[in-house]
Amino acid sequence: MPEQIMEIGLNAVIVAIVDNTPAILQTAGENDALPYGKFDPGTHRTMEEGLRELVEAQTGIRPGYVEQLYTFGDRGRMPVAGDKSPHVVSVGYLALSRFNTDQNTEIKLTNAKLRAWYDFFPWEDWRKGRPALLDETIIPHLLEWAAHPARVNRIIRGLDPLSRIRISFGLEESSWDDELVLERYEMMYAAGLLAEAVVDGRFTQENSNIIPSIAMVHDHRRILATAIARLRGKLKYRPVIFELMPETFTLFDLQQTVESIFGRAVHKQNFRRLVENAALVEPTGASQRSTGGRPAALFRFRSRILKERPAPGLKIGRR
Amino acid sequence: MPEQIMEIGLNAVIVAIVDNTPAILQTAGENDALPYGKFDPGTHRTMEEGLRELVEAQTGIRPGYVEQLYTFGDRGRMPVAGDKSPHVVSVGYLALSRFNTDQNTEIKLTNAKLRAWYDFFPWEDWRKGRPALLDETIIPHLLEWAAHPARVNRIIRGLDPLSRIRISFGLEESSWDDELVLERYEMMYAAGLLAEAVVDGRFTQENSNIIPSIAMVHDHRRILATAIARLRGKLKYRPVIFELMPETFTLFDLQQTVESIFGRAVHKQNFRRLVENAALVEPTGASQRSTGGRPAALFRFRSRILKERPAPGLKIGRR
DNA sequence: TCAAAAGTGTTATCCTTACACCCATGT
DNA sequence: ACATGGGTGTAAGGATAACACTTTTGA
Repeated sequence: MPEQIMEIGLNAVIVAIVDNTPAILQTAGENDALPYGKFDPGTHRTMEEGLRELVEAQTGIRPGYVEQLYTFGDRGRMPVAGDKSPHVVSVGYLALSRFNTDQNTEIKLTNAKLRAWYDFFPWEDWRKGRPALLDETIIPHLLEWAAHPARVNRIIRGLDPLSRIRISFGLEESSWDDELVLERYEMMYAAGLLAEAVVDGRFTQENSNIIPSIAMVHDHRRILATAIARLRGKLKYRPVIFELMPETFTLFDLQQTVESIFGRAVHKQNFRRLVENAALVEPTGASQRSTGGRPAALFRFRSRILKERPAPGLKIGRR
Repeated sequence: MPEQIMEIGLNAVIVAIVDNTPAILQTAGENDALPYGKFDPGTHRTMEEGLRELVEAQTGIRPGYVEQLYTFGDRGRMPVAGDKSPHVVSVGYLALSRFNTDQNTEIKLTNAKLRAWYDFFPWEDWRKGRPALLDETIIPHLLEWAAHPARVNRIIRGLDPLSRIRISFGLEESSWDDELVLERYEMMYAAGLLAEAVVDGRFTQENSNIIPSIAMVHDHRRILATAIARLRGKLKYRPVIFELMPETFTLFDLQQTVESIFGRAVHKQNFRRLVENAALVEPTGASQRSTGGRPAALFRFRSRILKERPAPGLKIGRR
């Protein structure tokens, strides 16, 4: 049997903060897709280099921080056309871009568009309280699905579906863990609550209960879920948040950016203290006359912290 | 220009505890290498499936826990023969294997050998105190290297070499961070303290100062460093330690396994308490008449914890 | 009897969490 | 005046870290 042709793809989740909500850059066009390109070791010395170039070519954006996420290689992740199509193993990357500059820089989006990431994951945004979607549709459907063992056939290793649902959606003791984005996505996919499950042929229009949210091509929404989870985790021990901030900012700006990523409110007074005595920021001396309120002191990232401590993160508490 | 042929490789870091020290499985033979195989999407539905089969075929071991680490794709990571050799992008995996069974099962190592992981990283084992190697050779050589800016040419993004050394080797305020295994490896590689740097042609025998330790082929030791770092990090929020333990064990056994992975001693009394009131284990009722000492109660992993909490880890303290 | 490991109890300290309250500005 | 966000103080609670001490076995 002849071997299949292999191809290494690169996928980029490029995050920027727009209007106090995280957004991703997408290639312009009909369907929602992540910027994608082939990795050619002839042109690029490293995959990260290839990724950076691809992002700039496709979106006009030069990302600052770039990090490899995961490599997606399952057969059938791109179920197209004839069998002769090459098998694509895709390496997902997370890239952070400073977008919310004060300088009113018109972003030249060569060939890209922006989309708020909670359009794809409305159940992940708890900033205005627990999303009604959860109790109205998602959780009932999940429980109904888990109650029919016949449908639950794909889960081999690990926990039973009901326990998974309980853990990932925080059913008891109200413990919603903001890092379990991927687990929640996968449960919903398995239960046929996402349009991708219909496209993939795992469900039909009839026996699925699609939750309103934007789907993406192939497994791109899965890659996005991985990116959100990784970013939420990373912020707790690395100061990558500043890759998304302008040069100077108020503590409230910073708080709102953090809240937008975690998708939940944090305690104002304690947040300020935690940030300040973590020595992550320093005052610039200037202050900003804000919209309705006392002027706020402006701060900048104290980048020297990187030379001082190995894991300076944002210890954010609840509420 | 014709495109290069691509190939997806799978590399496995298979960890088992042997004689209270973590060891990895290697393919038998002259040089030290990780089990390696090609990923063929025709045969295997997922990469993890391919990895599991490859591990079993090459070592006779069926790993329990398997996790993807990182994908290594830099050009020149396998600098061999003519230019027509295919470019290999390699996906590294971490696999944990229950090896230290009481049942005296003779492990049939089909085609593999075992090697303690601190043979490759002697400076990472602090169980008997701070390794003399560090102050005698490693740190002096690193500082000497960093003092010559002419040699320091490859680091583009990020911190200056001296700060990197200070952070990753915990020079001031005695803060050795046990998770920075990869950072330390990379600093030593960059400074020409590892045999790999000579093989790769970055240094000659003369201007290098090789630190005694076992080298591996290609970038395999780098993959191993990634695995150690990941495992040390993971243990803090996931109970994967039990994938390395026999069915029942004493708390001291558990402590020694934890210590062997972190490469440092932990505080005995507090460790017991932390483990017990994290509800990670339950007594079996039986006890073990130990070697010279009071018999210890035997425990087993309370696997129900997985159904109860999202991130049950080992909160181990210092010392 | 002594060494070695098991196991318990207690306290000081730090960090998180929560609550209360005052300050400065625009409308 | 009052709404809005900026900013400070402090006390309760919980978790960690450190220390002291008793118990049970084998040699």
